[in-house]
Amino acid sequence: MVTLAEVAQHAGVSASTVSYVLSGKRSISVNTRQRVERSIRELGYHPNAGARALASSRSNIIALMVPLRTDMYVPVMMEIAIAVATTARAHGYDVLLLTGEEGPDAVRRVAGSGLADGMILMDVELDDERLPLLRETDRPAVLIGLPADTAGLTCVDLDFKATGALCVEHLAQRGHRDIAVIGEAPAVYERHTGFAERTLDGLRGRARELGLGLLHRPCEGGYDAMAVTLARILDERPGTTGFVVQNESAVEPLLALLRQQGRAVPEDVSVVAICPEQVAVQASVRLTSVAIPAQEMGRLAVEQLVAKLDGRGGDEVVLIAPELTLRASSGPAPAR
Amino acid sequence: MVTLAEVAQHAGVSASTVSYVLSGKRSISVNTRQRVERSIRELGYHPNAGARALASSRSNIIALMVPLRTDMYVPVMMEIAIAVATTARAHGYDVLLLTGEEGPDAVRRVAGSGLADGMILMDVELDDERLPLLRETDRPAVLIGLPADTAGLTCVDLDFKATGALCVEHLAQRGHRDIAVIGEAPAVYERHTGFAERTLDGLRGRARELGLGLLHRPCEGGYDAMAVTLARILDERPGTTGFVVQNESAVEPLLALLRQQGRAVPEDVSVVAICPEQVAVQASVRLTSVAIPAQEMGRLAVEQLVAKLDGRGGDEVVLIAPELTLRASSGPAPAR
DNA sequence: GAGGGCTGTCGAAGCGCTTCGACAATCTCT
DNA sequence: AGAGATTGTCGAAGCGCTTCGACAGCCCTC
Repeated sequence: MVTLAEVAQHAGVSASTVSYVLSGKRSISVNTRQRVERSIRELGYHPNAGARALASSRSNIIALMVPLRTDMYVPVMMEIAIAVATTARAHGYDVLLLTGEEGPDAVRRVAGSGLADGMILMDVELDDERLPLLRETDRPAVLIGLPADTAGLTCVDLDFKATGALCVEHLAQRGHRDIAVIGEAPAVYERHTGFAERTLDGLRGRARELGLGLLHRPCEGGYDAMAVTLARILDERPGTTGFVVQNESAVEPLLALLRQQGRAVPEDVSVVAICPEQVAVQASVRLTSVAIPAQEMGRLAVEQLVAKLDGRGGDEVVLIAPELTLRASSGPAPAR
Repeated sequence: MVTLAEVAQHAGVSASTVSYVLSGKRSISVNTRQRVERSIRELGYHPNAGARALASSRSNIIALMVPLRTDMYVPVMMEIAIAVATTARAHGYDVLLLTGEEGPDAVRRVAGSGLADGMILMDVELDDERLPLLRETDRPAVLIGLPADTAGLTCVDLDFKATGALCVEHLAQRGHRDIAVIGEAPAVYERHTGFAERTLDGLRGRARELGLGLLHRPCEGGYDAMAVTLARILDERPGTTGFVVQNESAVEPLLALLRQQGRAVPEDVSVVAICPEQVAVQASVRLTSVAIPAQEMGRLAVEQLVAKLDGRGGDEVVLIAPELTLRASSGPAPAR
């Protein structure tokens, strides 16, 4: 392993000079800089991460805590994770992947050991048990998702409340009066995942304001579950003509079942999805949808975190405005 | 931040003793051990990762390189990544998430800086450009996937060749004579991803042995692409009664299209999928399938790597035997 | 009961880097 | 021309840990 000292010797300067060339924290003559850079290249030098972390108490690593469960939105999670990793690299950081398995202890361990300089938490619950730990730690953190109490925290998320409202408005404008919401799996609501509840808030609030009927039903993914859920909905509210779906794995089953029952989309019923772009365009009917901007969420989270690590910027809640894209699955409500 | 020295003082022993309590590398009297452990707990001590890495030249981190692209098998990737992370933690390692973005340089950087003790590479191509670097590095590595030349490498993968053979056999046994293979996106073959080609090998080899017709067509996911592909296949080989699908995002479109054309599954045509269990059971027809054992692959990869890090075990190719699960999508070929 | 082997503990060296203060050399004013 | 500021470089200290050799005390054994 090549060390700083060897580079220094090779370039005929002192170790500290090499260090300053690397960090740019003191000015170095062009001549010296070039000599050093040349030595670095020729020797194939890579600074030792451990030594660097020890001396500077900065690891240049950020921890990303992903949920262990895979009961929802896996592609979204993956996309976020990848966006986090690439953005982090662009800022000179590496990413440590933590699963929820360890639970809150992971926060303690990572903060305590100086393994990471900061962390990004995904899949935040309204009253997340990791938050107290996060608050008492001095390590900066950014949440992807919104807990109930955001005091002292930096959060990044799609504005799910506005998303809900937007979906309702879209259907209302087209004359739909009875709307059904196919939600996430019941478990998602039971653990009070912020985004699901906030979407519901937005949906309900807007529906009330506009005087629409709104029926919300959680739904596991898959055909069987969707069949049961749909039957119940149509039984309870036969006049339903608008659907809002917030569950990737219910989208296709819903479309298939509607087709099977002879309900044409969008002639008889309209469907609006809250899902990644890709799902919307690959579905059997191209879906009018509000996209979940996974990449942007990941990127923003890292940028917020890096800002905090650099001592810039404080606690902030960054909500991304939803955008509804009109596709083939929604249209005017049928005449009654 | 609490340090080793503070723990030592609190417990009334020397720093080295605390270190030995932690590592277990020398025997310590029960009495002393307990005092030290108590101090550690009371002070909330966490060893500093950087210092540890520097002194021991072991970071207790393994790097996981995931592909940047998301043109295939995202849920599988995610599942593997999570399995890697959890298994690694069980062995005392953390996981560093690298994307393919950096390319081969990432290997150099991680190995050179001592950031990670070893690495796991996913999405291996037959002639992967990271392999030469890997071979010249002294850091142990494990591949998930199989390159063309496995000399000096440890690899873990599903036996895709056997998987292909198994699918053909299954259909042959049920009397199907003409089989079509819906493959991954063309790009996957273009970059010579090992698993796709090996599956094809297995399919073709077995089909030849059994005297069956086999038509392979790469296919982008989604309805439109699938529609085009299917039309071409049926045009070229109208007698096709068996389908093998190796592309998650083509599964549902295929089923929908067949239904739409009045071809019943499994009465008129049989479908066998190579996909994660979840996709197979959630599809609109429960699919006879060979599961991709993502969790096991992740777990095995970590275990192989840890073994190498411990100086146990050498280079090995671990192939997981495929298992075909019979579900509702395959049956006897219709009488001609 | 002297010699040899264990056990349990300690002190010190050092891992490879960052960073602070010092200082010589050079430049910029009046 | 001399004081003062600026620039570029160096040496040394120290980050918190692991690990090696040393050694005191103990238990056996012949």
